[in-house]
Amino acid sequence: MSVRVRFAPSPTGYLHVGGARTALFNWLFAKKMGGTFVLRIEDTDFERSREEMTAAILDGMRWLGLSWDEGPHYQSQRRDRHREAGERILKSGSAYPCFCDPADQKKKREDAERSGVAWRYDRACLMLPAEEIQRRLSSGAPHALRFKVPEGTTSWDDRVHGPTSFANETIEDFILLRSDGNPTYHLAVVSDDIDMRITDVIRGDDHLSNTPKQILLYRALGEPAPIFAHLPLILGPDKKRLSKRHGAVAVTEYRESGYLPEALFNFLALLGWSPGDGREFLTREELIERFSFEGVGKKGAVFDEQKLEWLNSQHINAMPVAAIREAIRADLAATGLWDPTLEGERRAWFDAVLEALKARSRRISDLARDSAIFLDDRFDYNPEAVAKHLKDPEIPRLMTALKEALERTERFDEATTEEALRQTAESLGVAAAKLIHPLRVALTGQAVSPGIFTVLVLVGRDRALRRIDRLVQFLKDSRSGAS
RNA sequence: GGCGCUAUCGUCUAGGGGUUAGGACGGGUGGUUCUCAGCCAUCAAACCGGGGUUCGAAUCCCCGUAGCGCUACCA
Repeated sequence: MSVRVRFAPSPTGYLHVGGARTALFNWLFAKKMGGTFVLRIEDTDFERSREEMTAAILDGMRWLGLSWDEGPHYQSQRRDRHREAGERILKSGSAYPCFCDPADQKKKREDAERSGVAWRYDRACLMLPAEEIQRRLSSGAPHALRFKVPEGTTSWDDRVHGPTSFANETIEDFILLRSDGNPTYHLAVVSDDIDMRITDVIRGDDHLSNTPKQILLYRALGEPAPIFAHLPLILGPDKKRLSKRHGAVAVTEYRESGYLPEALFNFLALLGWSPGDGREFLTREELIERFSFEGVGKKGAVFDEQKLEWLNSQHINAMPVAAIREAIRADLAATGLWDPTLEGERRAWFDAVLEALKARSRRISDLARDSAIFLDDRFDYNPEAVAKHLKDPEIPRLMTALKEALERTERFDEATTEEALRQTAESLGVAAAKLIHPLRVALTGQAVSPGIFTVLVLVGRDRALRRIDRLVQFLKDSRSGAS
């Protein structure tokens, strides 16, 4: 039988890293097994579900490349099937109507909790005589449908945790259908998973204690239970489950912060899973090829953004410049620096700029920022760079000499410009660094940049000379202004 | 409170009876060099505690402890 898995988020929030990781493992397993990945939106909580959240979740999944083969199905549209399932359980004798007042139940529960006693539903309505039930039913008394948890033990062989079991006496008779006729989570999930022929349920550890309830429902419905795999949770730096406070932000925020989807994908796959051979940088294809539940750990894993950033830098480096160009286009457009010629007649030049920048970039946003000085002459001089490298009163004279030398070179490539600079330094009787540092400020406004001759060539002779002039002028102005 | 899950460097992890307990991120130091990044080299850094079993336990078992999760007519 071919594998069918599903990701079933509820649209009460964005797709955060926890959800994304669950989706990702489902996706990997489906790909690995040549199975089907079903997407189901669990929007039965009409109080909290919001339509725009569904859109946001789909957006997040698309960005990460978590394509689904089927759906999205909407759970809210399947109420009739859920009710039918509930009726079937009732008919089979595994459920009973409960007339207890919810407010009343809640109070009892709270009282019990306050006095430190475990509370479980007391089965008051299970004890009701048949004729009393009939009487109440025909009088139209509001009632919910409760599952009658059988005696015994419920166990399963979890793909991650191995044999796991729960004593049924620790499970209370939970509600299947609310008094308004709407299904609760467990019924809806099991009913849907049966209808959608899900073979493997891969979800977070937080569902571990829900599993026996659901297995009991499969049994009551006379259906075989799927195989379960419970993934360890992703934790915040405080080792608690991710919250809005830290990390549980929309995955698309990582896009906004300059992360590549393949880097986040790679990172998330490594959170709680290891290929076992020590490799960390893995492409989607390599991940599919290597994925197996053998390598899935049981321990919650702390989300370490520094490692994500490192992986991002690795992916940036492995990326062809053409792809990088695509990736930074939006950022450049946002600052008005994007120009169609960058992928037209100036493409080769711009790709060389990106090539020079990519090894030193950890985020896509770094590339956009650092390429600005190649695209626009109107940059400011960084005050720290000025203070560090432009103090010497000799600099205007040195720069003027350098400019003259650079004007005269026959060609303008890295080798000739370097030779020109070093010869100039020698004839002036100063160290090459005396020219290099001010030149860097002249060309970039910064104290740090790629290799100076690389920058020089990429900026080009004309603009480089103008930038040197501008620096000399700047120094003149600031000196006369100061005195 | 009850039930459950988990436990190797700060973090992600490998290893599953005999290892100098390995790798990666991050940190330190040094090298390359025009700066930064990168790259290379190098250092520090861990088997939760206690009992068993065993010639031998980080590894298997038990008991603690701690952390986390679940405990709704939420999902």
